Amino acid sequence: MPAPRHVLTAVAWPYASGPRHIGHVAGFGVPSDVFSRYQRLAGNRVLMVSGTDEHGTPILVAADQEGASPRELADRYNRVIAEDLRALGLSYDLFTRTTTGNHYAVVQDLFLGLLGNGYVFPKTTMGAISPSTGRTLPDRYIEGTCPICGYDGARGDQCDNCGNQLDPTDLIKPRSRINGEAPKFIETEHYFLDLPAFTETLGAWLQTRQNWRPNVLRFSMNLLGDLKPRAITRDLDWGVPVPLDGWRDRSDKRLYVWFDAVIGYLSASVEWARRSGDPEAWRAWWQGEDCESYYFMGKDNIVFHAEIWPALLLGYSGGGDRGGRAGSLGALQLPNEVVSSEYLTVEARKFSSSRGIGVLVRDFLSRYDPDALRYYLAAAGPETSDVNFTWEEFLRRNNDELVAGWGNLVNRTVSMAAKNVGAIPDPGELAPADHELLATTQAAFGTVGELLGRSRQKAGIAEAMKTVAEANKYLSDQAPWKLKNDDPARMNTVLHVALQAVDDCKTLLTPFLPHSAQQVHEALGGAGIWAALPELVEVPEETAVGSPGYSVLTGEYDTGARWESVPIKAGTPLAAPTPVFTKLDPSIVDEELARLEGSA
RNA sequence: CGCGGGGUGGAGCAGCUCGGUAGCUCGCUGGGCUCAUAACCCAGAGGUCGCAGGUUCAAAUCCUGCCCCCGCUACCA
Repeated sequence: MPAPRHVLTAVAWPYASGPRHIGHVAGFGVPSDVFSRYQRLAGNRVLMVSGTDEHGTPILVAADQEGASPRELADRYNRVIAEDLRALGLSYDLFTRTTTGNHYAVVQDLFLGLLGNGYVFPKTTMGAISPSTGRTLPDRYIEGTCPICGYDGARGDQCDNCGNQLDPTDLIKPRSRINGEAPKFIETEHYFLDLPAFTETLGAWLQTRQNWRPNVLRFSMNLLGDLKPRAITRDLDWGVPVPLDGWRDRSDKRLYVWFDAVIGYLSASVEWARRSGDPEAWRAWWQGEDCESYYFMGKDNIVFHAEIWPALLLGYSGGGDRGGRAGSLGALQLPNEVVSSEYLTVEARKFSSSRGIGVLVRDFLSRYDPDALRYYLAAAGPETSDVNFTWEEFLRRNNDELVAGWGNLVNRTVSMAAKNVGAIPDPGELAPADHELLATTQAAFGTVGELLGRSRQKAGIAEAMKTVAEANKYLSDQAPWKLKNDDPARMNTVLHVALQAVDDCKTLLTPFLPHSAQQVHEALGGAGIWAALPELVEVPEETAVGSPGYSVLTGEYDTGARWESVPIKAGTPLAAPTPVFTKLDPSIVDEELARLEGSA
C-alpha cells in the first residue's frame, strides 16, 4: 500500500439563511462524504471541514422578515443545517460556523497578509445603499424599469426581459426589492482585491491542473480573460470587521461575506487542530509535502473556488504576479481539484424550479432513510450535467435497485446461513465458480477505488452494484438451497463464498451507504463500529457575535476498516436478519407530488 | 455572433478525447427458480444514436450548418 497522504476535503459552506433542500446536499454534501469515506478506507489521513456561512445581506433580510436579529437567525439555521448533515451521515471532522472568534481572526490575518503584499487596495466608488438601514443594497436587490426595453421588473444587474446587462444607476425609478424604498447612491470607500494581478499565476496554475471535470476547467479558463478588481468590503453592520485603524471600530463597514466564507476552509482547519489538542496539526493539510486538497461545491461556486480563493491563497503566500512574502501562517497550498457538481432540479416538468420549490432535507429524512437518498444522489446525481429529481425515479431506484438488488442479496444470504447453519459455515474446497466470484469482488476494489479517486462516483457505484448482481447470479447458479440434503458440505462452501462476497460488497458500498453498511456488518456477526457517523457536540465557547456556545459536527471516523477484502470467520454466529432497506409503496409518489403542490 | 452542457430503444444514463459488430440500470414479453422484502436467474422484443450536408473503405464518435432543451453570465451567497 502506498504511503498515506494528507487529504483535505473542503466542502462548500451552506448558507444559513434557511433550511437547505436536497439539491444543496446533492452538490456538495454527499459527493464530498463519499470521497472522504473512500479516502479514509484507502488509508489516507483525511481532514473534512466546513460550516455554515452566516454573514451577508440575505441573512439580514431574512432576519428582518422574521423579526429576529441576524445572530438569532444564524444560530437557528446553523442548528437546523448541522442537524440535517448529521442525519445524512456526512463525516465532517469539523463542521463549524463563520461567526466564531477563530474565524474572525484568521480572516483578518488573510486580509492583512494580502494588504501587506499589495494585492488589496482602497478605492472610492458609487454604491447603492438602503436609506433606512444604511446597508449596501446589492444589485440583485434593486429593481426598476429597464432603460432599454421598458420592462418594469428589471433587476439592478440585468433585465430578465431583454437580457441586457445593466448597472443599477441605469434603472428608471429604481426601488428596493426588500422594502420598496428608493435606493440612495452614495460615494463610499471600499477595499478591493486586485484580481488582475493574478492573471498570469492563476493561468499558469490552471494549465497544470489534471483530472478536473472538463466543464469546470474550461469555465475557469474563460474567466481569466476578463479579471477585474473586486470589492471585498461592504456597507454593512454584519460581518467580520476590517482590521485597520479607522475601520476596525466602524459599525458600517465589514468584510464582504464571500471573502470571509472561502477562508472558512482554513479557519475551520485551524479550529479543528486546536480542538484536537495540537494547534499546529492543520499544517499537515496545508503546507506538507504530501498534502492534497479537494473542494466540493455546486457549479455556481466555481468562480470562488477556482479563481478567487486561489488568488487569495497566492496573494497571501506571496505568489501572485507581483510576488511578496508569505503571511504569518506561512505559505498555503492551492486546491488540487475543484470538484464541482451541476444542478439538481425537482420535478422540473411539473413544477417550475424558478418558483423556489424544493424538497427540504429534513422533510425528506423524516420520511425516508438517509441511505436511500444517498443512493439516489450517488447513482443519479448531477455529477457532470444537470439532472431532474423525480419521486417516481426515486421510488424506482430505491425499490428496484437498492432493495431488490443489494438488500435482497444480504437478506437471502444471511437468512439461509442463519436458518441452516446458525453461523458462518466452514468452506470446503473451492470450486472454479467460487474462485471466479471471489476474484470478481476482489477486482472491484481496484476498479471502484480508481473511479472514486477521480470523483467518478456514478460510475463507481454502478461498478459496485454490478458486483452485487454477480453475487446474486452466483447464488442462482449454485442453488445452495437444493444442496441441503444431498451435499451439505457443498452448501456450506457456497454459503461461505456468498457471505464473503456480501462482506466485500459491503465494503465497496460503505462510502456511499454508511448507515446500511454498518447494519450489514452487524448482520454478518461483526462487532463494533464499521462505518462511523458524525455527532453534534456542544462547545461552550462564545462566538464573535455573542452566542453563548454553539455546536459543531465532528466524529472519530477511523474504525480500522480498510478498502480491501477481509476474510470472514467461519463459526461466527448469525441470526435471522431484518431487512436492511425499506421497500416503498408506490403511493408515495402521489403523496409527495401533492406535498409539492401544497408548497407551491 | 457572451460562455458552457445536453438531445442515444418506454424511463434514466454511458459511449464521443484515440472513428470499425450500439452498452448499462430499470421497465416490457416469455421461461426458470423458490433461499430471499412477489425478491433472484435466463431468454427475447424494442434504437436508421435531434435534423441536413461533408470527410472517410468505415461516423453516435471528426467537420459545417440548422432546430430544440438546460445552466451560467462572477458586487445573491
